[in-house]
Amino acid sequence: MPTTASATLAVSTVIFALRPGTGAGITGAPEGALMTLWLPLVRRTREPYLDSWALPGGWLPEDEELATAAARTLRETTGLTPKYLEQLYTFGDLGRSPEGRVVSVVYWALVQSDEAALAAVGENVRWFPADHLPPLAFDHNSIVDYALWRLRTKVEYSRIAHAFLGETFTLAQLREVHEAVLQRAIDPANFRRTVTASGTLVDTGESVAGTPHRPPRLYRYTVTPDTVPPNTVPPDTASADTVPLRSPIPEPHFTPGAPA
Amino acid sequence: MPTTASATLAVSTVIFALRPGTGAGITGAPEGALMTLWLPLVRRTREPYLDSWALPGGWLPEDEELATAAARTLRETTGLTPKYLEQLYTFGDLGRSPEGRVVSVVYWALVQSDEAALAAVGENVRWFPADHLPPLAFDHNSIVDYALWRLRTKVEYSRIAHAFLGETFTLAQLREVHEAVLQRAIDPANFRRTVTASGTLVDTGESVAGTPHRPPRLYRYTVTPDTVPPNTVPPDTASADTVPLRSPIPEPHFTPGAPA
DNA sequence: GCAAAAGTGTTTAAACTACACCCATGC
DNA sequence: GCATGGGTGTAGTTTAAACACTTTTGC
Repeated sequence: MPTTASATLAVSTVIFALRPGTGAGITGAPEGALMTLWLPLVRRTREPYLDSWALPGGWLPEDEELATAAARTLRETTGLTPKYLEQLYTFGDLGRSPEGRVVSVVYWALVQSDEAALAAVGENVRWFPADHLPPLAFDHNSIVDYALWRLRTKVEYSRIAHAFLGETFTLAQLREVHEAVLQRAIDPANFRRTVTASGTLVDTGESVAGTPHRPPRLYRYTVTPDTVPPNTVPPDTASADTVPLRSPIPEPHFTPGAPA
Repeated sequence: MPTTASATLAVSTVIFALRPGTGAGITGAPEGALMTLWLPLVRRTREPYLDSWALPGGWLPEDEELATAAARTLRETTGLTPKYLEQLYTFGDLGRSPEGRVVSVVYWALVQSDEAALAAVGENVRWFPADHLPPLAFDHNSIVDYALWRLRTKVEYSRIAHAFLGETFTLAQLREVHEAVLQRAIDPANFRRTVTASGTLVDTGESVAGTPHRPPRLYRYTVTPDTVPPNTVPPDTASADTVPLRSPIPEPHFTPGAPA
């Protein structure tokens, strides 16, 4: 063990959910959009940054796994259970917190849309549109930007969009998720081909009745193909949700800025 | 600050360099290969894992930046100065170290080939072929595997290969780096087109004389185009070396296993 | 039958691969 | 001149985008 004092370890999480995109009061929010990305923030009840909005998180207990601590603090503060959880980055700049050195291992999570609707909301917990946040505590604005970038690049080559949906879903629903995340229209025909050709979908044979038009088929994701080479994926990334959609792709760029 | 005890913070680095690929004594090493990936390891002088080989690193001082600590411990133990340094992942499993909870923020680094040749080597520092390592201390084998995977995916869409070379270089040299990292032959003609079309190279006008054949031209990398959106890349990734070679790509998979 | 979304087919362009071929130098 | 790697040209294949068209339901 070390002979000199070290920094304090914290764990925080950026949680994303899709909700009806009413730009309620937020300038610049797309009014007619169907779904947009939202995330829950908690109001700080202590200094520093008292009363500011911040990412849910907490100190890391000595006997708890990193991902477990992320899931726990997330549940305790917002009542949410993530369907997808992955380590994002570790922020440890000296100036992050005005009160001593804090190193934050940050995770990002996706929760199902229907669960997000039931999430605890109160004086100290509120949902915000991911693209129009107020100034947050510490360097949390930068962290959210990075998480957003990661989500948007990752939907294109993995099947994490699944985490926003239930067990079965229509191709239109899956496409809506992609469109909401990427903020652009996607050709339904080409999307269908791409996603079916990936071999990750299975036709359940069932359809959704009651629509004012042709009933769409329901699909399900294939179980983990285990085609991913063992010992070749980081801990929390190694789930079925990370099977490549198109081709195994690499990691891009990003640069937060401030501390916390 | 927290009321309960937290884990201890450490910083480690996986350092890669290209060296002549003599499979000296290592079974399975490609004998005729020109260049292969090597990395320096340090022998542990303390329990746990006394006398085992491990990644260079150390405890994080309270008043030092994460990346700075990585570069410092790297310099102190191996005498190397990295030309590229980026955060890899934070490993914090409960069982990583037999003596208390240790959370390691791991970086990966690239050093120039000529500098690697001058690196300090002794009883407690030795170079190993990256693909044929002995059992290392803690979970360091898994960490190296992850770093290797990250390097190999990232050379294909960024220009980090640059970090293995000097200021100017021939296309053949750049291609050799790619071939060594990816472990496969690359068509010289197509490689030339791809890399010149990316717009990241500048013809210096000079050539290398003294070769027993047509003298190759020398190239240089363009300065940072600043085309990368601000506040959209993680701290250490936001260098000129991460400008997309082909297209901005995302992040794949990997999964270490054991602790350390 | 009509509107609307599901689902199929075709056309075009761009990107990548393979490989034939010419160029410039030292010996 | 001749061997060798530097450098250019080009045809074949694959991938993806754009868009016209057919199908199936509720009303």
